[in-house]
Amino acid sequence: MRLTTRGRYAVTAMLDLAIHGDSGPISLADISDRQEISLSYLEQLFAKLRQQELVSSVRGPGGGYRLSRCSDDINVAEIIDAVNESIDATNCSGKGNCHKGDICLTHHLWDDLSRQIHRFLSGISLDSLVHQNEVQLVSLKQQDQTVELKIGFE
Amino acid sequence: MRLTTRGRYAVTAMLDLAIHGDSGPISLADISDRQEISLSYLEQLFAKLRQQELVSSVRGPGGGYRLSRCSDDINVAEIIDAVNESIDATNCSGKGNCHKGDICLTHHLWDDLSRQIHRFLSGISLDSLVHQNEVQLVSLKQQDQTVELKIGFE
DNA sequence: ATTTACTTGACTAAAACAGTAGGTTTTTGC
DNA sequence: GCAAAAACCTACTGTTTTAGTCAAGTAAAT
Repeated sequence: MRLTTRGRYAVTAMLDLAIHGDSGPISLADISDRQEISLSYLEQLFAKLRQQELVSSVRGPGGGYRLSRCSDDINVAEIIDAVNESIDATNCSGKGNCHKGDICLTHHLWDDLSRQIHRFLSGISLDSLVHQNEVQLVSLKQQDQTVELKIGFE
Repeated sequence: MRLTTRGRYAVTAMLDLAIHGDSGPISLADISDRQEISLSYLEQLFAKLRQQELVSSVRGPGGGYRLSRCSDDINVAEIIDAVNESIDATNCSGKGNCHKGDICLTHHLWDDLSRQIHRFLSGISLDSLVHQNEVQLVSLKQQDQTVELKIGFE
């Protein structure tokens, strides 16, 4: 099992979409600026998110990405799954052949842990993340910083 | 965050100790045979487990390792910690400086997840693992296989 | 004294991660 | 029609981690 920058980036980017996506598609360049994630890397992640039909794309100028479904119908577990980060903690991918074709001493432990994590993450929707007070504050700060940045460059 | 073979090996080996360690120290060679873990790799893991005082060693013929504490006083979380597998899911190691010195949009999500995992794993003692029915069965099977193996070699 | 077993450190192949680079298509507005 | 903006695609790269090997030691018990 691993949970690294990739899964975190994917969830952060999807959350950015959920927050700013009301008025039309959002370009990856915008997300890249706001969340400080490399544009090329975002492109790779969104290719997978699109394959899993979590987002849909609009090409051409003014284009970008939008959520395929309502933000309260997308949970964190499926986002992490989509970018190929397994949240399975067993060695045998749950197959139960971890020790000489049979289960190993600790199989049930990792199996239980995987279930716990999955239950936790699949219970959290993008929408619920948006409505956390803290996130709203952080999001506001990020907008302020963007404004300051633009003024700074002018 | 990562949870890989290393952490699983460490817990499995410690569980093997808890099961077979009643009648004196257990050599790593025995654990290596029973659990099919490379001896040299076990040596590295046990160096760390000893540093964290989870096991103590007895040198010389008939020597090996034993648990430093009672098996109901050792939990899975500290074993995984001991072999350097962090169960922190945040990008900032919990510091909260993940986005331009402030917290990122998803900081609380990963922080909560980390807490959940830690609570789960620290609530499970070696002793409770030993007393799971399944583990006892698996353990018995492993002993049978060892016997068969020895007979096969004779 | 010798055997057994733990200790330590250097080294390695393979994989994954995070990111880079460069190109192609599609669409829009002028 | 053209230029720009954006998605889309593919290949490459440096770094880190993993899992493991190898070899030379040290300590203790019989």
